[in-house]
Amino acid sequence: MAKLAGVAPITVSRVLNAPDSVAKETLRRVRDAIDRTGYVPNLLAGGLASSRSRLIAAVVPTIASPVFQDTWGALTETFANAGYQVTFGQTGYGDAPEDALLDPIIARRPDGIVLTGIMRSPRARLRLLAAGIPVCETWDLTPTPIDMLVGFSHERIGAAVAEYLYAKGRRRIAVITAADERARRRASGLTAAAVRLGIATALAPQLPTFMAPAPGTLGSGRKGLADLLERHPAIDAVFCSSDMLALGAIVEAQARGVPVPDAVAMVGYGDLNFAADTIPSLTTVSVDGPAIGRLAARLIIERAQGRSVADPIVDVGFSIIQRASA
Amino acid sequence: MAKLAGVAPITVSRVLNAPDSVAKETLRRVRDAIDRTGYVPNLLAGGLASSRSRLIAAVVPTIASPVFQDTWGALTETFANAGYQVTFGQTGYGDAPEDALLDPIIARRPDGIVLTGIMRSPRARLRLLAAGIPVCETWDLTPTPIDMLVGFSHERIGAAVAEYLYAKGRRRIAVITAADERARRRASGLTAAAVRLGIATALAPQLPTFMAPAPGTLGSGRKGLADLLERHPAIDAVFCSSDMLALGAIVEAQARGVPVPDAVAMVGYGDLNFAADTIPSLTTVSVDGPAIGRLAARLIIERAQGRSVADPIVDVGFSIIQRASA
DNA sequence: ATGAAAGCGCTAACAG
DNA sequence: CTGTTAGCGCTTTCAT
Repeated sequence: MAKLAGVAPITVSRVLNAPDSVAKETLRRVRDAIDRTGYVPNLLAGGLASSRSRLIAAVVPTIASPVFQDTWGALTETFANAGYQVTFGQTGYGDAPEDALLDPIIARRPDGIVLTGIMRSPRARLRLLAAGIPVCETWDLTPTPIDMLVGFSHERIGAAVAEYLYAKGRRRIAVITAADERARRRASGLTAAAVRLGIATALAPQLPTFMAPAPGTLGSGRKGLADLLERHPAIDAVFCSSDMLALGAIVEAQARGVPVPDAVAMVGYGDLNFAADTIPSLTTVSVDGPAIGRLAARLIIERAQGRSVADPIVDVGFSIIQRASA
Repeated sequence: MAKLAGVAPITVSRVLNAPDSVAKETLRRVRDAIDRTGYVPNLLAGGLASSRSRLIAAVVPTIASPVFQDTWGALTETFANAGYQVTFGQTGYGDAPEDALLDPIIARRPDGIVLTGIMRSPRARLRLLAAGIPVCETWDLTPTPIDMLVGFSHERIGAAVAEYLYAKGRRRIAVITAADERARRRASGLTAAAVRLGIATALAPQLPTFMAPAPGTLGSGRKGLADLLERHPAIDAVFCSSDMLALGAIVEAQARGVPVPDAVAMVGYGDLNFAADTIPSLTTVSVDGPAIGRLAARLIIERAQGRSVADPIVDVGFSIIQRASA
């Protein structure tokens, strides 16, 4: 390649990575040769030499979860604009296996790592710290992140939903939740607030709950509502840990002739693209997914370029989108 | 690392990549040192030296599409078991931009590339061929793949649905389709079969059709059915290009008091995890997603290990899952 | 503005 | 079974 254009390899490198430092005429000649040969630089070699792989590793439960779609989309785009590629590693919804993914990730020497949720395993935290790679945890909140953090409080979401339903006059709130850790914390946030509001007692604070396997499905939502109505016929509201579960609960309510929201109010989580179009339309908790992706990317880019990050913990909050179901 | 264990670097390499060729005692010593130091090999260097990056690039429309979830899951797992990592590049649902993704992908020198759909751009085909990387196209069929192929015929799906509905006595079939290329071909397969069956004329073969933006949503499905019923009140069946659209159509039918399937039969595509639990449950086209992922991975692994592939074109077919909606 | 030399951390190839 | 040597294709550093 270099010889074809009659220049030294380093000049080709400059054309690709710092075109401003190359004379116009040389630039033209080299680019010409690149086009003619279809030359594509070897990033393995480049990364090895420069210690900058231009690779970002994102660790996610499932790549297919619609809840995270906007976040990973914005993340990928923001990084792409800055010259980074994002790769996704899946952990599944189990409770620990992010550990196992870590070594293969570190082995590629990414310039940044984005985690879904906060990393609990101390072993993993150490390894990450030792690797010296900028890390951004997301979709959750903790005062002690490994490095940086962009997220929101699941407990506060639960509390906000409890207060919302309380304000609407609901007193017998139930929960349908998927068995993943963050969903469970939304549920316990709701429970705690229910105690505070006096609609559950501190002694027996367990609200009627149906636990479904993660990820939540329409079928689980149906089963959940069926089970709750059987065991607790008097419930007047259900907080579902995802919109899909809530849709299932609505379907089941309809099948049983239980009017929503008149008899039972439904609140979902995620504000997925179907939430506005169900019948009744779905009241749900919305999180600014794109903002999380964008901010996480920006923090890591700052750090990767050697600049220091002013505020490494960002709480993006959430909002309750009021629609017809509650 | 090597010096810490008192061996040559190549011995460490062997412990990691070919432990059988190392004496037990040496193995122990080296592994010990690895554990103590938390050493993680540099795959950039390894890949550069060996010309095997152990990286697989998968090019997908959106990582979040539930239709592909099982496929990418099985793909990732099969590759992981063989020591490869999979990275995903997103193209969006536009009609050409896979080209742009290709160079960054080739730059990382993956050991294999998995494509969603078949690659149409001749420029891109050439580039891929020139790169000499095993390529597997998926989720579609063509007699002339770039290299290898695991998929099925979208035209035949359309035809099969037409025949299915015809056999059930439906004669006025309509279509709600997302504006993506493969969905449109399912629709035209249905149209062609409708002509053959005599329920559309060759002169005016256009069945009543509603085109929605990709990806299809519940809201689009509602709008689609509303529009179709307005323009063609006599339709007695609708083929939707995805289960989400079909669910939307069911919701809209219900809102209008149109009984499904008595007045209008609905057929979806994808057999997503909610299809069995809707009311009525959804008749849909099912594709063996995991098989596609597994097979694509196996083909590429064969090729990457220098073995030749006996049959590089695999048609996994599809089936119509009969449920209550049709 | 361009180049020469050295080296990133690993593995192929060949010894021994 | 283990080591030596060379080199993968770039970029860093220092010259010019």
